[in-house]
Amino acid sequence: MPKLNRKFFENNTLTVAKELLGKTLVFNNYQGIVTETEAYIGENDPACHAAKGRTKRTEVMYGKAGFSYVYLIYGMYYCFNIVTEQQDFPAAVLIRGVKLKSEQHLDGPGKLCKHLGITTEHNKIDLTKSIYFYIKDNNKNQTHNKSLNFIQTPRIGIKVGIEQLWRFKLVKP
DNA sequence: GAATAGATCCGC
DNA sequence: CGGATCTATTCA
Repeated sequence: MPKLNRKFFENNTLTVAKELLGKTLVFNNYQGIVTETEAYIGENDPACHAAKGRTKRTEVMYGKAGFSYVYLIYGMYYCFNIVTEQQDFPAAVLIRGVKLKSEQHLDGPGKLCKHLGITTEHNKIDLTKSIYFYIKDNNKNQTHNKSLNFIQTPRIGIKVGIEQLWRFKLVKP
């Protein structure tokens, strides 16, 4: 069950978002299967935080792939993303849903972060180096998503860029 | 400085 | 459908 490396995240963001489905997120003592993701890609994506260019907040997305991007939304919820693509290209995958070992399903980015305890303290962490915060391959799903069923829909909670089907969600076979 | 919109969630 | 609650960004 190898930890996902930089190369995995340096890929095309849509590919990474799809392939993250079924992978295992490790955060401290928690382990959970990723069930839902969304892609935010580049300055031409109006829903991406980097659409307005490089700022203090978005500079993580311009950095190396495999780093965490955590921010506070609506004054009360954190959202956890993983930076993708090459250096200087701003893109990330939002983790929207995780199923824990306890069969508990954390459905929604805010809920997920609240339950696991992810905050801006965990912003800009290298997930390929951290020993407590990373993604690993599942034994069962070594060969991509061949056996995994997922649907594509518009992204949730945004007013622009809704024409793109950049949300990926696992469904029961 | 002040105003406002925002990748959410919960309860009514 | 509105309120909670705070910050990054925009506007004056």
